[in-house]
Amino acid sequence: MVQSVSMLPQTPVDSPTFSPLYRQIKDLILQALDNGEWRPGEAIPSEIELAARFHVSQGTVRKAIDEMAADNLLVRRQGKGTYVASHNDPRAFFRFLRLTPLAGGIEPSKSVPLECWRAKAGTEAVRVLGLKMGEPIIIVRRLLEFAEKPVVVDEIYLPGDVFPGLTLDVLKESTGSLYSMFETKFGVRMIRAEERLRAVAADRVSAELLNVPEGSPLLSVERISFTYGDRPVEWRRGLYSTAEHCYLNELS
Amino acid sequence: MVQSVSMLPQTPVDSPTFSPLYRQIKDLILQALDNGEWRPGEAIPSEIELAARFHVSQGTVRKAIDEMAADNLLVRRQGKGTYVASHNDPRAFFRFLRLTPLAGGIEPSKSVPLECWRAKAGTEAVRVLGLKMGEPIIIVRRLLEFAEKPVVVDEIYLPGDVFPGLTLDVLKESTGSLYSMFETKFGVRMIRAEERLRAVAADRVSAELLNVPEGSPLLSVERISFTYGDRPVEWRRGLYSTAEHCYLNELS
DNA sequence: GAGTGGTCTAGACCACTGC
DNA sequence: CAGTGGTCTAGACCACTCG
Repeated sequence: MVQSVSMLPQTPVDSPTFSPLYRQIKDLILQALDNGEWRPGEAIPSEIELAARFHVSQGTVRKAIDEMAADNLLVRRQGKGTYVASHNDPRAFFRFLRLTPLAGGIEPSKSVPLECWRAKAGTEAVRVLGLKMGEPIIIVRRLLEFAEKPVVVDEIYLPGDVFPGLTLDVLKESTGSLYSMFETKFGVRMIRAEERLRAVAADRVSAELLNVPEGSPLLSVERISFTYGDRPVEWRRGLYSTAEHCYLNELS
Repeated sequence: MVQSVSMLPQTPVDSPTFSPLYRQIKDLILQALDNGEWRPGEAIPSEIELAARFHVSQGTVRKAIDEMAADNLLVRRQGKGTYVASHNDPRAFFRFLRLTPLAGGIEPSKSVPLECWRAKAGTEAVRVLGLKMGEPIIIVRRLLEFAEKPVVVDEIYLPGDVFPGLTLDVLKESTGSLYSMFETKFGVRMIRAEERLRAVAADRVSAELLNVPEGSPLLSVERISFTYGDRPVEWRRGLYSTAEHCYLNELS
């Protein structure tokens, strides 16, 4: 078998950069995902079908899918098929939220939208979200409650073009996680994020919302989230009250 | 080929819990690593040799090694061999230290040991390090500097039995990372850690050491580190000054 | 050139799911 | 039962490293 799939209709390119076949297959599947060929939660074709489609062996497709499953892009289910990972999946709810009660256990959480307005991208949004100056952005402020108590205040910046029709009402109506809603209502799937953590003193407004004294230490979490193709589509800054919760991180 | 390697000298057990062959091989290799059959930085036998040793195909050994490489336990080097991962490897230096300058770039860092004394395990050490009440522990206090400026104060708790002969002098003499030294001098390799982050107010002592006002917000990072077999061998609490640095985390 | 890991294939069989 | 992913094997060839 040739070291290139350039003869396939999907990639008529004769790339000068060589990569193993399974990686080319991975890119093709990735592209199909990006194009929305299969929606989150749906099954993708079986390994045998994909092998036929791309004219490679099942083993090669398998290796491509293995990597994508490791990247949390796909989910394998033995005996059933391979599915597009979704934030609607209960197991993915806390994938991006590392907050956990100090006293162990699991607490019911709730997102409380406070405000939602539109603005024009300033230098910050331009830099982080890769927009052009003055492009429309949406700003959301919301509270995250654990066990009925406020623990996080978030300020979320979104590219307006990507989330048309997002309003406070839409936010209030939606249940489940924000990313789950983004996926269902706007077809935007977050697959990766970078977080920058610092300790800061609570300003007056945040202190009131979180029910802590002004000036008390809060965990500041800035997050940039990316969709397919490493395109940034969300910037958010959260202030976490770590009186009764902590940010849990696994290093390996 | 049979679904069990129970006939091998290494595992004369006829376990009732079934696991795929490659996972049994993985466990055997893990066990060999734990036993110190190959030291960090050394090459392990080639895939073909291991296949012969365990009476399985090269592909099965490959899959076991693949997983261990993904776990950062082994490092593959094409054309050379597979090596036991080591904290002496420059690429691993910052594996457990997520601190990075706000202004980007890389700064030279230095560990400054302050104190080192012995004590008996209290309830905390017993719980976290799995010791028995009163067993010897070692406590280290040290400062971490970036670009000649203090950024982190650490208090580190170690099981005394595991680090015999660890003194302030030993700490002062050693260059490189602490984990690198643990590996070289005590044969203890950290392979995984859990961190719990919170925001706290600077106490007087820490504030002085970090050169910040008392009461200013600091990032508190509690870490439990594990060696082979998920045995906890270090508990540390660090206070990070996040005035000019932040804790960077990748979510995926 | 010999030895290593890396890729790709083809085929057999197992384990799980759901009709 | 058919169809899916999961495991294991054997063999061919490639890419890289080093003497």
